[in-house]
Parts: sequence; structure tokens; C-alpha cells
Amino acid sequence: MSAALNPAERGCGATLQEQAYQSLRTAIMCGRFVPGHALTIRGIAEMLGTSLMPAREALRRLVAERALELLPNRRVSVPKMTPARLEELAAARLALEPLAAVRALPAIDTECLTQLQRIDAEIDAALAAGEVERYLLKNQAFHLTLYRAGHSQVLIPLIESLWLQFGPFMRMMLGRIGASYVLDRHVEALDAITRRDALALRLAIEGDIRDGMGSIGQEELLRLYRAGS
Amino acid sequence: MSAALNPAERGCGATLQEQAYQSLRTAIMCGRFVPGHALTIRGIAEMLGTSLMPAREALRRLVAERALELLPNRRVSVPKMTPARLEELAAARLALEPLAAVRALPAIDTECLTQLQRIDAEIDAALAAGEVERYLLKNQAFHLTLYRAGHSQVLIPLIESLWLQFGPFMRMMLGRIGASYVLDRHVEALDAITRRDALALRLAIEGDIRDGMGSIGQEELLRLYRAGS
DNA sequence: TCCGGCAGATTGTGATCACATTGTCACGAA
DNA sequence: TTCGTGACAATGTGATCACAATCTGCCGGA
Repeated sequence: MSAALNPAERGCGATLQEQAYQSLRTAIMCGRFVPGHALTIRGIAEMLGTSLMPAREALRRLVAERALELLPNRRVSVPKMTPARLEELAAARLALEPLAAVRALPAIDTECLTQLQRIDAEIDAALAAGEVERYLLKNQAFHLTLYRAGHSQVLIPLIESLWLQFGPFMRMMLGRIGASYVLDRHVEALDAITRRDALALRLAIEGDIRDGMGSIGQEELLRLYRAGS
Repeated sequence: MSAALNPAERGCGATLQEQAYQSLRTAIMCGRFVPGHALTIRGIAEMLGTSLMPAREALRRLVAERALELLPNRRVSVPKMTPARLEELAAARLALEPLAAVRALPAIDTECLTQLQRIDAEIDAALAAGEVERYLLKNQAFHLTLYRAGHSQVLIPLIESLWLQFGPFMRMMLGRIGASYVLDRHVEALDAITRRDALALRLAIEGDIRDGMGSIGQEELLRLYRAGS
């Protein structure tokens, strides 16, 4: 676990607690922490080479954002995924992300669109190369770049919280079903954006979420759940 | 501002930072902090009679939950409401709360229903007595009791974050339009629950949100915005 | 009158330490 | 062997302090 954090991912201009937060956040989003694993303040501090304070603040912030879990023992751990929680996450994503996408649609200019196309190309490249971690980061970048175009101050943080909760599990999922199976719904979204078709964009985002969250059958989900607990 | 916090609202069994968080959270939800007001760590610590640490943790947690705002100066302040943000909050509430209500509907037993009816009676009493703060707390209790019946681990925190963001502004709104104007959509919801009518429940919650968020006309909203800034 | 700059006060950040609670593991009795 | 029980280690919480950045108010010059 000591190699879980890449020092290069730590920012340099912000405070130490911000750097610690970004490091942990990226690690969580990439699924580098196995669900159920306990994270200690001193362990994180040593891992990042800081004192207790930045590690403590970063951990508590991630707990507040529901990326980490605060056990009754006051210890912090990576939450385990349950079938009920996964289903809830899918429902929440379906409620928020198509809404954010449609609201952002009028604000997407050509510059933003080309950026989205570039990210999509990187996604395809990552998939072709089998680079799971890069795929996860770029897939997240695609969605958040799209939603952020609407400059939502409210929806974006909610969606980011959902992705933080779903991130660790997506890595497990991809490892099981294989990254090659992932099909690219993003081209449909890009096509809908160029046509300024709100309904098509909504359907594309919905389809992408359903593909991502529902590609595992219920039986496999239960098996993962039992194996995880 | 020193009388903003009621010591009786501070819990006794939890950690100091948890007590500080609950105190601040209640104060924010009741709108006791005016938007734009700056909150300092030392000020909160002195207000609560603790050292810097619990105040710091509570403030940062509320920032993470979007109840408070972190200015570029690294100072914490109560966010000002803008027309765009209010509209976004309404959209997010409309996306999440009817969903949470419908999902909770099958799990609402008679005990929960009677509790909801009791809370609704308290809401009416608070409205009749003109007790704004009690109305705000009980109105929040009604919604969250309803949603919590579904034992959502994902939707509830998202909705709580939205209420934390909307709370300070609701107090201002009620002060302007007068509490007597508020009409009670909760009876429709209770009726839908007893009939196990999911669609009617969805419509009742949607109506309640629209009444609450839209009762101010756009012109008054703009006036408030300009006055606030 | 107005604007720039300087000194003091205020504030957030980070580090370090003390302490109570909890977890861990070996030892010994049933 | 198995289950308590004790001591030791590990951990979170909270307090206090140092320091750099920021804010505030005053003064002097244009």
C-alpha cells in the first residue's frame, strides 16, 4: 500500500492538506485502495511525508464527501460496496447526470467540444492499450468536463461525491469483466452535442450510466458482495 | 452573533468536533448566520467554549458539505444566494427528493406514518404561532423523516447537503413573504402515503418544493440578490 | 481630498505533544 | 484446547504554539 500514492500527483501551489486530499482522492478514484481497508492518520501522514495535520484534514474531508467511511471506532476505512448501495448510486447518477448534461448543453462551445473529443480519443486509446487506471481517470474527465461546462455550483459537487463513492468499485468491476468489453457511449453523446439535441444527449448519458453500472449481472454482484464481506 | 448558538443544542456524548458541527449545522439551517458573514476558527471556538481544533474541524466539514464557502483568502463565510444558485438548488431538489420519497414509500410503516403526521401537526402549530425557526426545523424533520424511511445511504447525504445550502436563504424568504402565506402541501403527501400512491407522493413532493423555492417572483429574487451583494 | 505604504492585529496552516480509548497478542486458568 | 485477562502498542482527539499570509487602520505625501 505504500506505493499507492504517486508523489507527482501532489500539487505544489496549494496547502499541504489540499495536496494530501488530491493524492488520496486520485487514489480512491482509481480504486487503489481495496474496499474495507482501514486508513489511519499516521499511516497517511507517513505515506505522504507530512505531519498528522494535513493527513487528518484530508481524511475527514473525504469522509464528509462520503468517499471514505467513519466507523463507530472513529476509524476511517474504504467503504465496501453492497448491492443496495450500488443500486442507489445508479439511481442517483441517473437522476443527476443527465440533468447536468442537458443543463450544460447550451454552454458547450466548440472549444469545449473539441476538448471532449480529445478526451474521448484518449479513452479509446487507454481501452485499446488495456490501461485501466488511465481509462478510469479519462472517463471521469469526460463526464466532469461535460457537466462543468454548465458552471453548476450545486450539481457538480453532488456528482463528484457520487463518482468518489463509485470509483473504488469500478476498478474491481473492470478487473472482472475486462476492459475490452466496455463499449463507447460517448460518441453518441458527442453526436448529440453537435446536433444540440438535448433529448439525445440525455439518452446517451443515461445509456452510458446504465452500461457502466448495470453491466454486471445481479448474481455476479451478489458474488462480489459475499466475497468482499 | 455571540447569541447565535444555543448551548443546549450541543450534544453531550460525542466528540467536541461533532458537538461543534451539530451546533453550527443547526444554526446554519435556521438561518441564524446572515449570508456573506465571515466565520473564523477562533471566533467559533470562543463561541463554543472549545479550543481551535473542534472549531476548525467543524468548519472544514461544513465547507466540504457545501454549507459554508471557502474564499480564496482561505477564510470561511456563509455563502450568498444568487438567482442562478437558487434555481440550481431547486432543480437538484426536484431531481432527488421525489425520487427518495418514492423509494422510501414501501418502507413506511404505520409508526413512521404517525410520526410524520405528528411532525406535520407541529409544523401547523409553528406556522400558526409564527415561530419561524421551529417551522424551519420541523419542516426539515418532515422531509428527512420521510426520506430516511428508505434507509438510503446515498440519497440522504446528498439531500442533506442541499438543505444545508438552502437553509440560510429560506429564513430570509420567510421573513419577506411572511410565514402565514405558506400553504401546507404535506397533507397531500401524507394522503398519498396512506393510499400507497407513488405517483401522487411524487407530485406532492414536487409541489412542495416548487411552492417553497418558487414562491418568490423573479423580480424579488433579483432584488434580494442585489441587496445581498 | 485622495491615494500609497507601513506597522500592528488577525487569521489560517502546520507541527508537536498529552491523553483517553481501542485494538492486539501473549499468557495462564478452566 | 479454549476462553478470559492482562499488559503493551496503536490510534483518534484535543490543546497549544510558531509562523507566514492577510487584513486593517493610520499616517504622510501628492
